[in-house]
Amino acid sequence: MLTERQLEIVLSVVYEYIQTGEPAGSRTISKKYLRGSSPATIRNEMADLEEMGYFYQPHTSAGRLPTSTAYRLYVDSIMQRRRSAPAETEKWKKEIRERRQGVDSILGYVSQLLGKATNCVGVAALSALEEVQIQRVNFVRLGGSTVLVLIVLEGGLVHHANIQLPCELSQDMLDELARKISAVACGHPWGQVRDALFTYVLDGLERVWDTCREALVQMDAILNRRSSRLFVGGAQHILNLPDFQDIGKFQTVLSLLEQEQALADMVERYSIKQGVSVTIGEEISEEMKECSLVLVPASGYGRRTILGLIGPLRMDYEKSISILETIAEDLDDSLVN
Amino acid sequence: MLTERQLEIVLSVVYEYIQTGEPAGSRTISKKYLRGSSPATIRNEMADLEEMGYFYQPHTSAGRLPTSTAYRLYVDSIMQRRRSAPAETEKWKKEIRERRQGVDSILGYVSQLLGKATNCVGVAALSALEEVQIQRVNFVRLGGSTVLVLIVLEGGLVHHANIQLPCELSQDMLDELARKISAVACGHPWGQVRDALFTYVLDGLERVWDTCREALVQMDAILNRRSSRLFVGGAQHILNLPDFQDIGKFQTVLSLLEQEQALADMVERYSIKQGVSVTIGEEISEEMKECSLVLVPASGYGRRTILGLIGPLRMDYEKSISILETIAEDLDDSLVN
DNA sequence: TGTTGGCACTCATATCGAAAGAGTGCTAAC
DNA sequence: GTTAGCACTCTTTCGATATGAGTGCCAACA
Repeated sequence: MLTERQLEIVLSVVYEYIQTGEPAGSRTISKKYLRGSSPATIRNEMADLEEMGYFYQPHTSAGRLPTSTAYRLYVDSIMQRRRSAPAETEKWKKEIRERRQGVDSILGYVSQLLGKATNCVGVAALSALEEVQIQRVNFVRLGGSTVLVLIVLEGGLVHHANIQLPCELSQDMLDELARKISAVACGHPWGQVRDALFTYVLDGLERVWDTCREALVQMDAILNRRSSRLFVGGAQHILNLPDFQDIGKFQTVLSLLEQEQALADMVERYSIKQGVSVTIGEEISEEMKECSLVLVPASGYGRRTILGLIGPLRMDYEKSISILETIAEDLDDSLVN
Repeated sequence: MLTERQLEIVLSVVYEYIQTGEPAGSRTISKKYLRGSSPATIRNEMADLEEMGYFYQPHTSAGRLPTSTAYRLYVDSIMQRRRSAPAETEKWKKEIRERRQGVDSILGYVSQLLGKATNCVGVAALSALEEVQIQRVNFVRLGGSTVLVLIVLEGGLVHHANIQLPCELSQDMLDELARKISAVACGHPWGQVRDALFTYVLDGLERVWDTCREALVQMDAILNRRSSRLFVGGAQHILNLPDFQDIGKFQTVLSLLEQEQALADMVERYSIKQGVSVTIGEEISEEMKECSLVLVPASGYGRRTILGLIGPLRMDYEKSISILETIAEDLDDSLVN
């Protein structure tokens, strides 16, 4: 559909805009990218491409800005290239590996690192936790009928929440219940043993059957509610970018960042099984039309880790992608130990 | 030192500036607050007060702005008044009480609520956790010599972190160790049993003495490192304020918010045993000279909860304080259940 | 002695017009 | 199909000017 030259022009305009932050004019493109064609030729092409939806002009006498269609073309084109990661990645990997305090600590740190390295907002998410094996279940009586449920997933991720039971159980009873549940559940993901638990565990618990059942129901709620866990870091860095000098834009992003569930859903929705996914502007949602989302599944935690960046449309996609890929590949060791 | 009228002028200027965000001129003060004195008189007084360090002028032909000395005077004066809380507090209290998922969830929610209600950044902190009774200790073997330590404090606050032991212990051994530690520690705060643990628990563990000792050392590190826990919420709201339209100022605050430890230290340092404390601008630190910090210890969690607000110098102190006081008083029930 | 009205002065802000500059669209020639 | 040339548009910048808020000070007044 696009001629070779048109394609080149689109890519050049996107590239130029990413580099400079200024609308790209025909003269610049001719001089820096397509030396063979004169500005006038470029102008003609640009007018066509604008009609085709690749560019727009902030005002008549300005250069062209890429639309999300153009970004899409650009991103698709660089996805085919192999990139080399910046030199600092080795240092970062080392720093990550030295974090020994557990999954939360590592992913929190990684999200901050990603943010800092790219001037975007770094995101690290664990998803599909219902597919991760359960390692341990504990109930701790907090007083009255309130019970703290502790669930440790393989790899050391800890879920916990308070639940209310219909009647009080002693700590011994709770331990007994936890033991029964553990016997069935440990070594399996919740998704797999969920139904079995409801059917079998409750044997021999006639007297407190209702209460134990309620405990299971609430456990299920916990594990479904928190079927993902999210870490966000480095939000302050996007303020370094000229794109977010406008307070309004930033506020949109910031309020999204505080809605953990919405963010987790977004990450889950746009990540793909393998490799980097880039979602651009309107492709995400109306509110996020000024932002892009770059996601990559990481090798850590049984491939249920997703790393990502939220940044401006004109983020440096090549750099972002290469950093994400490099860190993502490396995460496994750190998360298992 | 200050005459009655001078005091009135200082308070009026602060009040006027808080309300309008504009420098207050002599004419305005005369008309709105001191009808008995002419602008000229006010001007004379203002010149004196400027010399005394209560005011400054952004430029010669502007009105006066309060210095932090003036804010201090203002805040001290309103601290003596009884305030009535806004009508919405009842609704908020109810919402808080309905949160049943545990301490973390409640405090996270409270911090967001505080932020939203005041257009400041809401903070909720648990401090001095070494003084809270330990309710349960568990070790979970994660593989290799990595062990997950789970510590439940009274009220259901969960601490957890991975530790590395010098040699591998079986899960049974770990359970045994946890039982021994629990026997001594449960029902007491860590600060009290810390030394006893090192001395007595290790009896009969000759063969793995080193390893168990290391476990204790690392537990100690965990409990000291996390002797406070912090929840921050509603950061986006301060962008509604004209004071933070300037990106630079906001970035300072935002980067502080991402440094959990620094923030926790700050909260701990400036809160007082009882009642509201207000720390203003330079009184906090050089970087925070554009902000005020309002803190109040809450009744929840054995008086180890601190609620707070971080906002601009010209925040509505009366409203902030009244909201903080009201919510703080009410927290107990929610945190215990 | 403290208070007040008057007035000159300062300085930020708003407004206007002119000039500069970037970039386009179109046309005519190659 | 490509290019040079040119008129045109629109933003941005700059300086000059006017406006207005607010001060500082002085002289008069109670």
